[in-house]
Amino acid sequence: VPVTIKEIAELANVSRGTVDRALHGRGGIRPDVEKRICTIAEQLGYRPNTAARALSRLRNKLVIGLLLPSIDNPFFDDLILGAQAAHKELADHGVELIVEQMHGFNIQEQVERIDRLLEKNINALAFTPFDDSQIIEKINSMIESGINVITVNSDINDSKRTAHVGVDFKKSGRIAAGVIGLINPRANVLIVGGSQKLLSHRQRISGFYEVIHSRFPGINVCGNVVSNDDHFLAFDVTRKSLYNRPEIDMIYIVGDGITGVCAAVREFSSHRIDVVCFDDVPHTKRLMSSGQISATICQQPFQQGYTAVTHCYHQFIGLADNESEHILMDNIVKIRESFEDS
Amino acid sequence: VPVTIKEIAELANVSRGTVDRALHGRGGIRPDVEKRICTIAEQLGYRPNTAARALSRLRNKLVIGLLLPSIDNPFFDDLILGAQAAHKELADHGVELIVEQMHGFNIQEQVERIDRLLEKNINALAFTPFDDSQIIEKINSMIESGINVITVNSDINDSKRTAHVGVDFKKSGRIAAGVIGLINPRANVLIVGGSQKLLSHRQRISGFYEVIHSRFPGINVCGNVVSNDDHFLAFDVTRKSLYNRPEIDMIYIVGDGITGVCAAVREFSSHRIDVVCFDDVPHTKRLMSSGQISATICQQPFQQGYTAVTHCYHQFIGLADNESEHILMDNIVKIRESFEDS
DNA sequence: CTGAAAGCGCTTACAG
DNA sequence: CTGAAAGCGCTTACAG
Repeated sequence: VPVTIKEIAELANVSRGTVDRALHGRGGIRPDVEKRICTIAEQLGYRPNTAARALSRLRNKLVIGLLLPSIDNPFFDDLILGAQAAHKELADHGVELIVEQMHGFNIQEQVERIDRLLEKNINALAFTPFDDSQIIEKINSMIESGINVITVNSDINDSKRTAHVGVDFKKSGRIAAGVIGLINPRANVLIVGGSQKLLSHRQRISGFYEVIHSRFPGINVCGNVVSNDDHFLAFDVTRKSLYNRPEIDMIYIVGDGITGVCAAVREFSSHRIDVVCFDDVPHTKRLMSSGQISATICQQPFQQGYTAVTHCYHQFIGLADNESEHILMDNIVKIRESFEDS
Repeated sequence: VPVTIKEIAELANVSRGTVDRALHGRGGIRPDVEKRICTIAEQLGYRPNTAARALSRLRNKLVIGLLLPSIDNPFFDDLILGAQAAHKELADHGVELIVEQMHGFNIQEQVERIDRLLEKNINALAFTPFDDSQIIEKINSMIESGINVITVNSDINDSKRTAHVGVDFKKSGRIAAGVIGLINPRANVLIVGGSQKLLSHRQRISGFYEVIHSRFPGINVCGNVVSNDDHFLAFDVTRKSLYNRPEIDMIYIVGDGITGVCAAVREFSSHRIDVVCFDDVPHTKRLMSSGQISATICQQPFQQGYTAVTHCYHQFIGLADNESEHILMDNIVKIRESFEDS
């Protein structure tokens, strides 16, 4: 039988209000009383009832801000859907969600967007931080003023953000290498990188090399170019590579530019070339179902959005299961048949 | 702003109790009043607050029985863990979970186990039904007496069970074929079937053939044997097949017996043989990390257990999102690197 | 620094 | 057939 605040209050000879104050460190309470109450609660293994708390919290809501560089980036569509799904489930529990979208990577703009969310009185921020000291400072000052901050999809070092929801990008790269090795352990691989500046892209490449070196000595990397996540540039560099190195029979695409790569393969290659890439935005799905992409490694964006919101809520109601601050989704390998109904 | 029972009561000029009775068809209410209330609720888009309902329900619990043929079958371990995780989250909402385990496939025993759960006053049953008319009758009689029944992992036709949580096994087979075709589009495949009696195993094979026929004309099925889900029998039939058909370079394992197949491959084959199978019980994981299995198609048992419990709860509180009665998990392709931390 | 009380929205005996 | 009231467990103004 679960313990309630009422029982603790009786045992400690205080009122329920006082127990609440002690348990949540709301202050304005004699230290010895606080200690006594906490001890009793601990001994009894007190776990606050989430339903009751939610109901009570209906009067002052938890407002979560979600800030994403999602404009013109369909990857985030599913992430937003996931966040909205979580919000829908938690609306009954007094949770509000404000989604703020921006375009691309501009530090100054990101700071401004955060300020805009702060004006709307958010109690928690989930966002995809750009790797810059200004952002770190911003995070820390929010934490100081009692606003919870978690990072989504990308993390940032040395800040006081309380948790990160994302994926292990190095593992993504390792799995990509495993898939490539399975398809052809003697592949001649062209690597089409995205942006050198993105940690996630660098990790996908280092994870790839780890596995290639340790497990697939027959694989030969015969080109390493960069698309800057641009489809036309990707087309161009792929075309040139295919011309210069006709032995290429496998392309590993690390970032965006997938349609460009596939177009170049269609037009300039005479033999079968396997393509392995990341994520499954609509464009990618189409290229999978036409057989132009052999496999894609997905990072469960829907789950990321869903988890970001629910985790903020769990932290808010003090229910975060002491899980590590790194909450990582699995990397999911998908092939053509994964997208087909049977 | 969400509508509450109180507002509906005021608009309908009745008490909150009456609104509750009308909305949940508890009877003992004048039909015209009931209709009036329901109309108002609909117009206002009333959605009951789950937190309040959960809190109130704390006094009379929802007891869910989970019955599985899980003894000596490690596949169900994760499913049970998932169910328990859901139960833990919902304990605060007045949900109780009773797990009843049995060994293998005996219809009479399954009926008895159900009766045992009924004696414990379950309000809902989630179970893996055996395909038999006795079971269908049992299900229907439970539904008649107001006990919700859903099927987990296997479904059963023509019964009144309200939902099925599982996976699309035909799609599993299609994906397996896709993986095999990716590894080697000219493979000489030995199919090691599990049990002919299990619909799931038959579907995995028919899905496989669909894709092989339509997409991989170069693949040659050169053997089709059955393990009866027994490791020793699997060892034996594999050994014989490898002896008779030395060209075999790919094995598709549909059911259990995986360790037997791999042992036979280790001992009796001189060349590389790729193995593709289903699920990731500990034995399978070990064979993956030693490279003896190339890929496995997983059906997310943890999610199945988790979803079974939460779905019973959602149905109980009338929140089941009108989702189809078929709640299917994705088939997840896993390779060696999927199981390694980076 | 602490207590008594109201309130979150829903459900359920208990009267009538 | 219907209403008034108590209760689920937690939080929070309001007094003192």
